[in-house]
Amino acid sequence: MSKLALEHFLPYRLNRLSSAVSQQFRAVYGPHHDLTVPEWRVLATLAQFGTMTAKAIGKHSSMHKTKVSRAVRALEERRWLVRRESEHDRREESLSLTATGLKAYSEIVPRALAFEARILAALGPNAEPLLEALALMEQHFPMD
Amino acid sequence: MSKLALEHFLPYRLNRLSSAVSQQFRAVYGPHHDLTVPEWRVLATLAQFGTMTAKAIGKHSSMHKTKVSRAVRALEERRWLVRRESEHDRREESLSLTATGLKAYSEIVPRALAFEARILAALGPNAEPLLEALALMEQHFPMD
DNA sequence: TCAATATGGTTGCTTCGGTAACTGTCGATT
DNA sequence: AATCGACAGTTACCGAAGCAACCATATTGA
Repeated sequence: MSKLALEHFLPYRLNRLSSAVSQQFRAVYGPHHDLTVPEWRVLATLAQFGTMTAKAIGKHSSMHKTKVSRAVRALEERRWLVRRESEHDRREESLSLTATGLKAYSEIVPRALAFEARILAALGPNAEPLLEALALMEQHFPMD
Repeated sequence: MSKLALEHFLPYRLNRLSSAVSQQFRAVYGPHHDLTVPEWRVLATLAQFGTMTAKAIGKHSSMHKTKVSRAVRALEERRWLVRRESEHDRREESLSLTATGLKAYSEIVPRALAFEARILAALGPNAEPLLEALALMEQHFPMD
């Protein structure tokens, strides 16, 4: 009978690693701003591209529209984000960060990059192939 | 001001990949047995080690004790698992798979291994370094 | 011996996330 | 112009997961 060792099984290992990294990453912005992951993604996406719609945010950050909707509301209540009704199409809204939101973002980013750099440094020469493998798998798994 | 591209950010990419793989993996056992991930982990762990306690399962499969507790109950209701009170210590219970449970396991394993092999094959020469990097990161992130 | 503390496991509470249903608006076909 | 299907975004509902409190049993030490 075939045998399978869970601790060496790829899906399990990926899941484990991803949770651990996410959890550690929360410590990067958590203590200062207490964001959820979806809120962080919306913040990062808006900072990256400027004004855009909720739909576009969801597409870029791989989030379900309800997740986006809730994160947008949370950021709005925090006054980090404003909604503006789109002129061409009144179904969608143009979202953008406030000065406060941008400020918070600018405080988080260096810490986030440092966190990432710390991980990559720990991988040493394996970093490059890991990124390569990630890209391959991303392309191999249709994620939308 | 420093910039960060979400789609290249390591925690985001890991999370995305892990979800995609997990979701695809559900298709491996889903249609036939409709297990949840915690149930699958309990099944795999018990098949791997034979009789053991809930606590030991949780430790080996990195699951919170409530997750284990609920998965155990689900498998028990499915008659894939039986509880037996431990003799030495009546707080803990000895868990083991039934013949039905083992049979289901033996049907799933080859499909699971094939699934994993398919992924690794897609990575080609990057597979080995990926596994290496995974091991490094696992060791770098204390996960308990 | 029995009180205090620790431990295995379960459960109530709350939060989060996805599905599906809904609202309001747009565009196309008529 | 009126209707019908598509579409952006929200929300009610349900299942899943973690925290904390809890129960029963075990262990330690006075």
